[in-house]
Amino acid sequence: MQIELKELINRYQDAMNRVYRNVNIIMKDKIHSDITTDQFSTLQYIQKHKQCTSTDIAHEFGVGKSAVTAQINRLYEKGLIERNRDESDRRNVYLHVTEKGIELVHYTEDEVYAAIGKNLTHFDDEEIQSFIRSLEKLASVMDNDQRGVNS
Amino acid sequence: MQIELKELINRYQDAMNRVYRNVNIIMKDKIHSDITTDQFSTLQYIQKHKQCTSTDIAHEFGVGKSAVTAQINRLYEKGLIERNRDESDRRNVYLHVTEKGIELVHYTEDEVYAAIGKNLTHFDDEEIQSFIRSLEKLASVMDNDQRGVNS
DNA sequence: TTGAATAGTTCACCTATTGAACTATTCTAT
DNA sequence: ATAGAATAGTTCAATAGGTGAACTATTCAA
Repeated sequence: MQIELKELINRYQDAMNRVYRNVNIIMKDKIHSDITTDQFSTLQYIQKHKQCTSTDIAHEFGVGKSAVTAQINRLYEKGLIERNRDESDRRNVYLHVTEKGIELVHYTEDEVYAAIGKNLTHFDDEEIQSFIRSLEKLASVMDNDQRGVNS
Repeated sequence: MQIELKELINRYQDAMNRVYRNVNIIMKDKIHSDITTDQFSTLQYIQKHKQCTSTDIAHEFGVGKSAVTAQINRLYEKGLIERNRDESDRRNVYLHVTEKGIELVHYTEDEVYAAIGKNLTHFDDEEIQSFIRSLEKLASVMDNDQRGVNS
């Protein structure tokens, strides 16, 4: 039982690394403006979550607040996001993507999704659905487990 | 069709990020000596691939050779790996893990696998098997696709 | 109204990565 | 046999990304 588990996790880890590396290669290839894949991921998150804060991003990506400040500064200097201080609670700074940033996200998403989509033509609909369902279940189980540890 | 694809990839991306973040949290928690998760991943790769070279590692992780040199130096300074120059082709430097390194990898793997294994108890055998098979298929498809692009 | 909590920034320091220039070695084609 | 292409690895300067502690500003709570 233990040996089988180790074997399964090894296979999982191998395959996951290969997928992760390939997605990264695709993204590096498609993001042609002067931003990194990390910066794009942050920008994409801000675009998907209106009125989000630095603390939200720190939680989402599992990094400290000071790392987010630095990341946000880089995006700000490139004119891709703006900061809005909340006037009813002046501690909060809400982030939003500028027009320039929205264009960049949409354009890049189209390119990346097309490239990944090409890979998915090898799968039938049912296989994709059940794969993603399992992945989402795994994510939920892990999220709950971590929340349990920290509380 | 296009809209469904985008929706699927969004779900995939969300779930993947959550899993990735949680695995990272588990690893940070279990790797208690003074090494990072990146360093552990490299060490684990060297341990699994006897006589591997810097170039192998660069390909595996999708980074430049100079990044690997730096990484290897950090592991070397901690006494976890050693370098062996190939006497029949003196361009090659084979890497191997020291006793200290092997102990570290085994100990940490046990801890990490136990933590991840706990999450997998929510899945039945068939679901895990088919999930990993799909993941491996996706990895293969992507590997072939990339190889096609570069050739 | 004082002290705790929260949100964000700054700072010093470290890790990770890039890309170009470099050394050393081996292969290959004439 | 040898000139030059190819390969393996390193060094270096620059940048991105990360930590953790100390800090400012603001709001909450007893």
